[in-house]
Amino acid sequence: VRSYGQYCAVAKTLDVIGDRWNLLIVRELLIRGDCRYTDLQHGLPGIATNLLADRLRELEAAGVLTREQAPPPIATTLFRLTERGLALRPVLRELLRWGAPLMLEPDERDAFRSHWLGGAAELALVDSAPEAPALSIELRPSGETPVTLEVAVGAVRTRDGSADSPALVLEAPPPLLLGVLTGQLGLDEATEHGLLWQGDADALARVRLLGAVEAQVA
Amino acid sequence: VRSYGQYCAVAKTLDVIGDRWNLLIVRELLIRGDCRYTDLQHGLPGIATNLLADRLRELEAAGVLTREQAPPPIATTLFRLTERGLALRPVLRELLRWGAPLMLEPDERDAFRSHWLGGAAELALVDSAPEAPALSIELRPSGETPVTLEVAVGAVRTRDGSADSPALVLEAPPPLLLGVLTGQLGLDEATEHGLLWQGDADALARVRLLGAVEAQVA
DNA sequence: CAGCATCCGCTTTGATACTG
DNA sequence: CAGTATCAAAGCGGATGCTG
Repeated sequence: VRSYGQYCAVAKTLDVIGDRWNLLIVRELLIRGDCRYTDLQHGLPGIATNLLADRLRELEAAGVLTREQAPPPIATTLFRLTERGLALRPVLRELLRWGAPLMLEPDERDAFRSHWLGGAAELALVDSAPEAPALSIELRPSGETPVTLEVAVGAVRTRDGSADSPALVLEAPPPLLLGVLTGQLGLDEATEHGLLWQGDADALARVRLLGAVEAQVA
Repeated sequence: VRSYGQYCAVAKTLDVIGDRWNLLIVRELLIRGDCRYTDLQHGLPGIATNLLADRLRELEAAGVLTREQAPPPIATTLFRLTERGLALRPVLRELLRWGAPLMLEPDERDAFRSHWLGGAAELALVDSAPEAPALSIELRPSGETPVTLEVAVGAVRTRDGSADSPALVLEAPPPLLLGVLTGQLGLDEATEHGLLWQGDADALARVRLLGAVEAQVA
């Protein structure tokens, strides 16, 4: 909450979203859409409940999110990003890109949630063949719930849960799935390390890392 | 220093550069290039000296910056961003873009440094006529040292101090300078609010906000 | 003077327990 | 489900002192 007191746009941004947990709360809402309090708690393992409540108030006051009364029959409050909050997507994308190399040395003690993988795919991958028919890839991180990539019209969207008729199903520990999706690891190589797959291996060619294009602009 | 303990690239990034002051230290080194300890202190008003020392060690350990012994006759240690540290530029740029609207309501008590303005220009402005001859614009934030924008070959670079033969000199309080540079404020309008200028008003047309191009890619 | 280290008071965080 | 209450530990900001 404490301001840096600097007339600089970066410092002003950090005044709002620089506090601990704030950007991860935005991450959750960006990936999952509207969330209940307990959804956020589940997606933010390690946060203290009083901190979550505090941060939600702060972010609401800053105009990053709103608190909505869901209509019956749900009868619960939902937290939703505002337009201003959604505008943080490019920030999250660049943080993700910078942190990608840090994922190569996984720590066994780290928590993991399937939708983090889905969100990363949505932020960092594009459909390399926008004209081709839509297809789904189902990811099964070992010991976690499955998540589905829907590849269509140039983009990659994700959804929790299994796919109806996936072109490809991949099952492996998260780091292995990441390696395959980013193209750093071939399907054969990953299989040797314990990845299980089923379906059309060519479906992987449909996803491509967002990067080369951006580098030109920047 | 405390890790979020989440196997997520965003969280991993914040483990490294999410601590208070860390990104502002990177900002200083990105804008100004290699810095001495005291240069950093000057560019980070409000930081406690022990915190600066701590953060520099952390960032060094994380591979974001290095500590170099400058050759004689300087004989001081310089802090320099590594390749990995320089790769944070897109992160800073997106933080800057998100925070730009927050600059519209300035707080009189905020600290200000001329090079913050220069750095913002370098991150957010481009040369709209790459083929045209190079030119300089000198900015004089009221009560602060001048900073020079060098507009050439498609880009905007900045340098501390006055220009040799500036095409345009602008003198005004920082918010007014920002308004003029971003195009939100016309030169006439800004003049009514107290801006002083001298030289070729058309030079302003050479700088354009980076934004439209990016939006297409994203 | 540049580059810290130490100490101290205050705030923020984290863990747990409890409640409408 | 959606928080509040409590308390110990860690982090932060400010002042000062030390060392080449």
